Amino acid sequence: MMQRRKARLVDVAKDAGVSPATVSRAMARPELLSVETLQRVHQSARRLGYRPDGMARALASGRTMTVGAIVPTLDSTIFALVLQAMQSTLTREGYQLLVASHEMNPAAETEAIRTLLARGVDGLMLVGADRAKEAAALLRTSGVPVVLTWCGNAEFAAVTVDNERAGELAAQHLIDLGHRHIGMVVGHLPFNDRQSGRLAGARRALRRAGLELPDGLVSQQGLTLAGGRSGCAALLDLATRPTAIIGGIDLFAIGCIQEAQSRGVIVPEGLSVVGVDNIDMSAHMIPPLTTVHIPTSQIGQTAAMTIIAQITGEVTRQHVDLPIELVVRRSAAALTGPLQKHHGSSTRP
Amino acid sequence: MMQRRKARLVDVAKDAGVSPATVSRAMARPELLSVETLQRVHQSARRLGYRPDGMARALASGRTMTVGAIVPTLDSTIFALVLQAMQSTLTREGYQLLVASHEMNPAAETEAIRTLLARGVDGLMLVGADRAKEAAALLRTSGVPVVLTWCGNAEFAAVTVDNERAGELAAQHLIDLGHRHIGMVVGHLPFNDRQSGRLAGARRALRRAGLELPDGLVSQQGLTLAGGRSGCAALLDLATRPTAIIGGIDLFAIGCIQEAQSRGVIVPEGLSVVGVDNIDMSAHMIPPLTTVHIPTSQIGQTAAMTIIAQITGEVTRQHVDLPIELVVRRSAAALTGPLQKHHGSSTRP
DNA sequence: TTGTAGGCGTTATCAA
DNA sequence: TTGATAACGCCTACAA
Repeated sequence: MMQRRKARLVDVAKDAGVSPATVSRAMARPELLSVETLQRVHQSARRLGYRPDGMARALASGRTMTVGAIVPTLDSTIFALVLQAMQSTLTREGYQLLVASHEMNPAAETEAIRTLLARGVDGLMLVGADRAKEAAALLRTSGVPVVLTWCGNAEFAAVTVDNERAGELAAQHLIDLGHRHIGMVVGHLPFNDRQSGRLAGARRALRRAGLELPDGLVSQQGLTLAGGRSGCAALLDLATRPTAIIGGIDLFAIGCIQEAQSRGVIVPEGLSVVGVDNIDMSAHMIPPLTTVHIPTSQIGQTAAMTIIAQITGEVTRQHVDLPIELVVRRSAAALTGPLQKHHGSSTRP
Repeated sequence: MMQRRKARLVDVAKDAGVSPATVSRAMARPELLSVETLQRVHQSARRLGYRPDGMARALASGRTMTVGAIVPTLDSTIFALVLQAMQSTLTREGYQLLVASHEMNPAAETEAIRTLLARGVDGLMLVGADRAKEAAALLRTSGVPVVLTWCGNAEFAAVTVDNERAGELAAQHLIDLGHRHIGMVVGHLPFNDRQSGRLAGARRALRRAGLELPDGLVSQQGLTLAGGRSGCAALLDLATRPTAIIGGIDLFAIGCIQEAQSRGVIVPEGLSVVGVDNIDMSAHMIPPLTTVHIPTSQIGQTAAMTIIAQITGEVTRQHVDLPIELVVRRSAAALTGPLQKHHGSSTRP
């Protein structure tokens, strides 16, 4: 019995003695058919091993049941986690995830947007609000639902987090501990509004306390552990080195702890470190990392739900801002020793 | 100037005064056209803002320029890295990456395969060779190029790594250092041939040395840092605790180091630890982790290239096995102290 | 080198 | 509740 390469809709229709339209309905909206025909169709379908063709379905319906996600890089705990969360939420609703990364290159991101749009994604998730003008134009004219994450703007739906406040919380914590000379390791600022925001927030807190965070105390690094280490190294090699360092991401903060320890500098006694993200590793560091918790999985989950809501027309341009909070652990401590004396430690026994 | 919602092939053809076929060729095989017509077509295309419709193209050509990848989870340095490598290789060749994860659930993997196949992926990357019978049948009959990673079998193309040897290298290193009582933290064994292989390899090395790795010294854990810690905790709480622990993945080994340190056990003096993977974090641990290097990115890159080669019909069922090697750092040391005395330490001054 | 025309497998709009 | 039939937008022999 040499059957046709692949059973099609018409084959099932013929076999079941109904019209193609009926078979189509049987698959998509079974409630419109009589129980009897429905059964007959299902039987034929099963017997012929029928599998609807996604491409044909996409062409005819205009929907691909696919959502695109373009992240800076897949090689990052943060983005991997957000994609994982999106993926599981989307799967539950019958959607698939198409991923692309741009490695911090705006042109590559624009190209990825163009490609995914051409592939007919039903929705698109992007990181941040800072991108090429052309990219924004593409999105606008395409009309596909878009959701921005971490940072947003008025033009699109967004699932955000207050990055400035994150930087502020980290800095304020150190200020409260008596630190007056604080450094920061951040990612490369251009085309990264998340890192820019965190830096701005830290500066705000310092300024409010009458302090400052000069460029000399800010080290821009690639978003890797090695970046964190070399950022820390640069700061510790300064003539008057900071007593505390903020990592723009936890990975930086962890790198700082490691660099300090490998130099024999004890954390937090010799150097306080605070991060932003609260990745899994942070809680397990020795000492455990004090950090600002960013609800990464929730961003992914909410982004997925927001996109689906837009696709199904339930809402448009929804904005949701997720709460963040400082998680105090043991990598930052009150300033002690010589420096502290200038700030009143002598007034306490 | 209210133009049609979306420029189509025929619109460009009309505008350029050529046939649709010519426009199609201009996009896909420009070398077949005269320079003159080619320019005219490109001009019209640009002016109308023409973007080929991926779905229509897929339906007509039978190709989607999309490769699927189904991994256990996205939330893992390892799989994120492999996907990143695949993604960049595929992008370079004009393909996109469709990802899915199954969270260690065979049924979910089967479902993902079914879905991606229905979506018309041109190729499929899978992790390991251990899966539901039904899944294998789906793959076989679908006829789409498949590439297995880490572990392979004779039925499909594969990019592998010798997991048994990895376990063997780790164990042998500890044996060479004088350890006689070795424990291991591994992932849940069912449906995970990578972990099973590493455990089997470790056992092989021990057996060869006249030692053994009883089930009581093997702790199965979820593939997280916390898993590594609790696995280590379980092993350290044993009546006669091991002097060394092998982590089935680096994350476990790192968790072991952290758990040991948090109990005041010095690594490597009080406990030697060896991992398998060589993730980024490992080199930065204090002490840096001795581990077996698995060329993760290369697996991804090679898998992508293997799939493309199969799609373009260059080869079939290619098998490539990537080399691995022990990276000696400082988390494992020669056995000293009381236990060592039974094995001849007293013969040296 | 270019044009003609018949699919590709569904969905969706009307009728019946 | 079901059926006919025209899209959907492009590809690709085959013909010219």
